[in-house]
Amino acid sequence: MARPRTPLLDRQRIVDAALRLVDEAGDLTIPALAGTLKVSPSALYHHVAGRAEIVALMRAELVRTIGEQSMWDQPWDDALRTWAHAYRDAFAEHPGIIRLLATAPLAESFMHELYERAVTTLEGAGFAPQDVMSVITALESFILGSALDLVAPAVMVDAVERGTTPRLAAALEAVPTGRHRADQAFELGLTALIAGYRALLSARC
Amino acid sequence: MARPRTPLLDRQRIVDAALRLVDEAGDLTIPALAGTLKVSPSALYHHVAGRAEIVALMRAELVRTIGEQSMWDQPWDDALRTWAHAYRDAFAEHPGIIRLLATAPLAESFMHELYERAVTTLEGAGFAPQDVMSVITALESFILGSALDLVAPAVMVDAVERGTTPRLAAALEAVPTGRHRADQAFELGLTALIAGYRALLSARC
DNA sequence: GAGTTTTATTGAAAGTCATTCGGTTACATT
DNA sequence: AATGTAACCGAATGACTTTCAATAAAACTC
Repeated sequence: MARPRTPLLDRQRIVDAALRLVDEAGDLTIPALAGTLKVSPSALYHHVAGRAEIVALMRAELVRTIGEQSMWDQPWDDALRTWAHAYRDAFAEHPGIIRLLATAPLAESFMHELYERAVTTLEGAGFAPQDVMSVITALESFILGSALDLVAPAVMVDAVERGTTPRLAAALEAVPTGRHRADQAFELGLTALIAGYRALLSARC
Repeated sequence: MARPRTPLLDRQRIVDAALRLVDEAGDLTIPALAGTLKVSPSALYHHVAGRAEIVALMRAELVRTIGEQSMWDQPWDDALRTWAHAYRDAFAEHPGIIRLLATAPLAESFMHELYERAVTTLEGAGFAPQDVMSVITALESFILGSALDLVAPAVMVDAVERGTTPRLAAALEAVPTGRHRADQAFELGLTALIAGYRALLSARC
């Protein structure tokens, strides 16, 4: 006990373990995290300010993996589409994290580069300067909302009664179950949103 | 103490107080809720199963106010637009509730009627049966994501450095601050999404 | 290389929370 | 009037986040 010969912790190891824990357990508690790291809970506080900072680090880690992809050379619509997919795929890989991030702001300093490239691409495409941030924000809102939809258990489907809501029941039968359902809605919405952006662009010319 | 001459609590009073508390305090704790009701925390458990049920009741209350509006007689695009606005306005009136609801599924039994009317309207408009639920889901995702954006503090704006990310800095200056920023993004995204839906519709004809 | 400072850990403790349960009194039923 | 039930309180439990003094190893200084 006391100081170990070789450090047991650093920020990276904490974030990695936190991501693994959230993937497996579905939520993040300090005792559980300390447990997987074979360390006492209080030891974590020498490396991070608290639980909130761990969540922030997890988001940074996630965003880093998204930002690594090079997509901003493509035409703006392909770029946005690729970005949205990368974004949502990152969430889909760590489903447990979505509800953690939903309760905190998305935008932080490490995202600035990402935004910079998006702004550049969109301005280059001809979007009005006062619209560019709205275009990005609306797309992000759709992505985050879709990520939440991804983890929302589809309680509805079996609970729907044919007697009272026949058309809803029929519509639900035309839809795949599980993960595929959310994927399909995401795909349709993304296509529609970008088509709408395209219309916005040509209207302004 | 012990049993009062006239009951202090019922489910409606609990929900009302919970909504008020979340609006003012920003979050929901049983001790605080009991405090505003001048009751001991344990008394609440005679009327609701637990904190989760209180949240569910709050959602039901919110959805009820949305569902009261009659919007499904309009053309489908106007109907969707009205719905989206009513939905988001309800969230905007109780900002604190958004993060509470974001961590739980939106769809519950009391929403079935709402969905039934939406499905009817969209099928009547000519949307393909297998697309109808995706259209609704994608719109809901956008609304919920936008609601989260509404409560997300816009930390970014002042933290952006002109040196490293000049275009982002410029784009942010073209954008209003505070509530208006989120409103503008929501409006643009909603318009784009519905325009995209319209394109989807004419392509299928 | 000896002495001092810094660093990474532990364990105990404080302060919240949600929830449960037994006890107490008022109301309702018969 | 007696019995049962309903609505509250208080205490207690167990989980959580966070703080802090104590400890021992490592790193630095001369």
